[in-house]
Amino acid sequence: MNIGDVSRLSGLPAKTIRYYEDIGLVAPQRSDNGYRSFRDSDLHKLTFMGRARSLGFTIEDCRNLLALYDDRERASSDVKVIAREHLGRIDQKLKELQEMHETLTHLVDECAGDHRPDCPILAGLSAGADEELSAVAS
Amino acid sequence: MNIGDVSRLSGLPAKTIRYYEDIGLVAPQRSDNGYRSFRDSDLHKLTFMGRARSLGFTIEDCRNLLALYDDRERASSDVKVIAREHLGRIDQKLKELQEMHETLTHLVDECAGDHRPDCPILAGLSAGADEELSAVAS
DNA sequence: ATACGGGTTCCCCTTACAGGAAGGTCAAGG
DNA sequence: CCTTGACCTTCCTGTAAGGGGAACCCGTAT
Repeated sequence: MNIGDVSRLSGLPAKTIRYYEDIGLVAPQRSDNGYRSFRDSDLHKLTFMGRARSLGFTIEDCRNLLALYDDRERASSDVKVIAREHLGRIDQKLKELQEMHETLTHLVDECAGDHRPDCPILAGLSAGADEELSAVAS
Repeated sequence: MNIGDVSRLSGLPAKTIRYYEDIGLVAPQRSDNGYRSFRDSDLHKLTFMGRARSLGFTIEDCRNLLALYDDRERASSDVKVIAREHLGRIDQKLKELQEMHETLTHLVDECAGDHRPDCPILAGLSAGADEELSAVAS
């Protein structure tokens, strides 16, 4: 298979696939004309990468997962550790986003959004600066 | 105020403040010794930046918000538009993260996490590759 | 002969800073 | 007077994960 084929089958852009070769995640053969020649196992890895990346695993996570994937002797607990760590990061990010969402929703709801210049959003964003200054001055 | 003072008061690292000057978000004076000399209005802007960034606004969003902040004539609707666009992006990101969370939770729950090599997580991540290959072959 | 649809390498661009080197400044202490 | 240490300065490099595009081969169909 040429890069276009694996690109279509894996759903990854060709650029991404070349990049993954660059950083040593896949090592396709080369044809006589210099084209990359991918085997089924390469396609497997790339598809795996696509899924793991879409779940938000970093490249380094993926590298570790791929190594475990290749290792028929590894314990499933090794994989579970990586996955749970990642789940923890997702939880954290979710919490942050939910807070942002809440705060911003409040601000937006309070803003009239008309032609007048009064805007609780800007007021909310700038709140605190004066207090901090006077606290230092006192 | 020197950079260390505004850093402490705004909560932003000095590096970040210098960066914000680089890209034209603040324009502090200079003392005779070459040190940056910040006025209260600079501190206000930087504090504003800190809050807006912590809510996930991009630098470009912040640049626009700062311009609106400085413009006593702007309509609050201008601000509301930016905020609502950002809220939409947050919603989107939340949805994605929740999906990731769900999928990964399923996979982790199904994994025994013991010494045996069978791992539903890896199986789940690699699912699909074979089907796609055979679909092409047929 | 040429057009076109692959493929290749190479280099710069992105976001929003962080880290660190090399060196100037300022106030306090010996 | 010298040093020490905390600040400050600029400049350069690096990050994650590729994207965009130039300049150039390859193979086939017209």
